[in-house]
Amino acid sequence: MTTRTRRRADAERSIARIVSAARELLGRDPAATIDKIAAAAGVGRMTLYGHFPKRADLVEAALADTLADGERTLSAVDLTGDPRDALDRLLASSWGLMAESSSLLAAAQEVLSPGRVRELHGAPAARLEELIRRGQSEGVFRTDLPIGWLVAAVHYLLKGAAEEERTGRLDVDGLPRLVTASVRSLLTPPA
Amino acid sequence: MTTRTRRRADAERSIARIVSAARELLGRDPAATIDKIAAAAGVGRMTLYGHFPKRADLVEAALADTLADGERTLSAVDLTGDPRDALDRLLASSWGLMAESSSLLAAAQEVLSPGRVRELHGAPAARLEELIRRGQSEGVFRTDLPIGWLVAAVHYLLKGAAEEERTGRLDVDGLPRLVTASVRSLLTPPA
DNA sequence: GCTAACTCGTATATTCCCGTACGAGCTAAA
DNA sequence: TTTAGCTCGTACGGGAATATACGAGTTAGC
Repeated sequence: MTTRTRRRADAERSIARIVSAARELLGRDPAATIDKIAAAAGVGRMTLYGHFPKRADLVEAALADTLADGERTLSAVDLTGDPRDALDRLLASSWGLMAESSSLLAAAQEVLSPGRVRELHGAPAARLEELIRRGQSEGVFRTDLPIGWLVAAVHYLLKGAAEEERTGRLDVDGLPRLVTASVRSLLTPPA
Repeated sequence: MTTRTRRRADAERSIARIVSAARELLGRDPAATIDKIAAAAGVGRMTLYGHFPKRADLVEAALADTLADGERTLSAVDLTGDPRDALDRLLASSWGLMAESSSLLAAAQEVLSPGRVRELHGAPAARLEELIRRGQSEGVFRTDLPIGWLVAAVHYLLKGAAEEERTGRLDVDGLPRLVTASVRSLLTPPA
């Protein structure tokens, strides 16, 4: 029941290219126009409208596609063993995703209902929170700050680093290393 | 030579009210319209255009005014003594400013040249960097990460916390305390 | 009280974008 | 080869926002 009426192969290809272009452009500029996205996808504007009647439909599709990719990537990360090492691995894998999804998320928040965004975006945060919880119970992560704040703080550090890279403000070689080192400090119990 | 032709008192008052309203609205929504700003300031739209011909002029004036206020506040902070305590004081004072300027900064970045934004925004970052440097030389702050990254990381943590408060996502009592604790961890030399 | 400065409404031009309508031409799939 | 699905151009309408033009009324400051 996935396709009501069967879809032709060329339509599938068009949709894939449109979504890909939308991810790319919306990832850089939340206000990217339908025009530009269609042009970047190499299809006419009307073709795009044929598949995504409203702008919100396209934004949602792009976000869902990105997050599905993210889920696939993150679910492959080995979260067993020392929570600190597991966190490093998780952050390393999150790195590439964050660079794209931060701006895309902003686009989504302008167009989609808050509930819908939360629903789509909840999984990654939950995974991180779960890991932090385990680290806390094993005594290697701090417990003196609320878990919600810790998750948010990690998120903002990651997002900030992604922004630094995107704008090229920081001429730094190993930005991922800085993030992992910083997050580790952030989560380590204070002396 | 500040005023080419002398300005009347009522004009000064109008300008002050407009800038104040612009700071308020742009601080909440980077896309606030001229209309709404004029309405919030209690002046006609045409009066506003009389003083700020282009939208960019108004945004720049609002940003400059906010940062001037910030400079005044931050320059009053006692940065002597233990760098860690000085940092706490600096963050506490930065807290209120950041909540406003984060969204306003976003508005500015859409309208003003990157160089202009940087120029207006450089002072607070420099003050923080100076303090971190002193802490490093006294051995209480870490030196294993580049100073530029540390400054940026503090900035993003602060900004993130401000955003959490604005959206009310985190039902947390003492957000400032969380920020200072987190930043302290971030800057403490790792064991 | 005179004058320049200021306020501010209405109207209008412009620009940009979304979304719809119509229709001609192409192509995959049976 | 037929046909349903797909592509895509052009054109149009609507909305929102910026910015300009004109002009009448009001007020501060000398």
